[in-house]
Amino acid sequence: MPLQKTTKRDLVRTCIRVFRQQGYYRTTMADLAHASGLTKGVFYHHFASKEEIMQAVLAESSAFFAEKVFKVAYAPDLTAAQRLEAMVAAALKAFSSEQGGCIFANTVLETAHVEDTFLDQIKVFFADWQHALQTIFGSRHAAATAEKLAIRVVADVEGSLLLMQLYKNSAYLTAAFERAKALL
Amino acid sequence: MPLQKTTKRDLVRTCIRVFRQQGYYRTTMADLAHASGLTKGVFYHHFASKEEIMQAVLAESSAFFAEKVFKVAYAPDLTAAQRLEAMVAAALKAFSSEQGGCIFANTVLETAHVEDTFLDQIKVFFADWQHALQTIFGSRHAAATAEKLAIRVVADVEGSLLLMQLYKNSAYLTAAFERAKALL
DNA sequence: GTCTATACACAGATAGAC
DNA sequence: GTCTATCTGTGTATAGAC
Repeated sequence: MPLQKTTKRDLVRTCIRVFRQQGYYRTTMADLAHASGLTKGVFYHHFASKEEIMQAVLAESSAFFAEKVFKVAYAPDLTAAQRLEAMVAAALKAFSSEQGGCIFANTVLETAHVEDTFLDQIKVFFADWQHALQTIFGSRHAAATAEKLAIRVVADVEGSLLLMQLYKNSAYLTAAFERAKALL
Repeated sequence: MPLQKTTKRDLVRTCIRVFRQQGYYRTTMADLAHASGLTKGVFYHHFASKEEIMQAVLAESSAFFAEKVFKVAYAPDLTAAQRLEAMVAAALKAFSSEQGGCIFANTVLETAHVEDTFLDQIKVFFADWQHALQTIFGSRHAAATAEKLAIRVVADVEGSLLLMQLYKNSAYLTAAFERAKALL
């Protein structure tokens, strides 16, 4: 399969950016087309619907976090502190500022009381995140404590992402990660 | 001015419910009309646009929180612990479960990267909230510490509201308020 | 103050040429 | 694989009768 100028994956990457910033309902097929420099027809050639695009977007985002952020939590040759430090750095970069915060959080608040379509996939992301933190905290705390700490860090970071976007100031996010490191 | 079947304020109260659950962009004028048992025309008789309705919704919600939730933080005849306890109880009720979480948080994540229209009004809500917490924590901590604790509680509660709605389990929210009480 | 009817733009989605 | 053209529904908003 040689000649295909635009791969499905390229399209998805572009859509991640747009959905993250504009949200699911507000984003139109024309927006997605314009952002990729193509036409609506191209998207309907690859996907059956806008909903299917969003599913692909969430799957790709989950895979990104699993590979680039959460994975370091399980590095066998690092101490717990080193693993947390590395994960914080990666997460900070992934959630960074003007790109639209956390697409999973955004989509939960936007859709949770309208439709269940995306919730299961979003739960996978949060379960992965919580498990990664739990593993790190588990090396210095009892299992039950580690779980509570993990949930607390997830909540704190997500709330701080909100404040970061409201005040357009990334200091809220870095402060949350500092609090997380203090918990270890 | 005797005969007016539906007051502007009645309409706004209904709209709060709908916007909280469905979000700003997803909610249509027809949704608002249906929820109040009236027609679209009635809304355009009272408001110039959907945007103006949302402004009224945010103003009314801010006033509600100021009066019913944040006010107890300044009760002169209560101890800090009692004030925090009372505020937590009121906040728990206001944010409760299936009603759609926090309309201010929802609106920030939905609109922050699309338009600045509502951000200033939303900042008032968060400033009020933070100030109320800061006042309570200030009775037992230094001013700088109290401010940090207040921001931390706001972030933790907002993040927990997200998890509550994702998992449809209010235990996440009550846990956040327990952590807040432990900080005093 | 509330209604019906409607203007006008744009949404998601499909068809078919190249 | 990409395009243009188009269908159909629905969105915000307005006009005007009652």
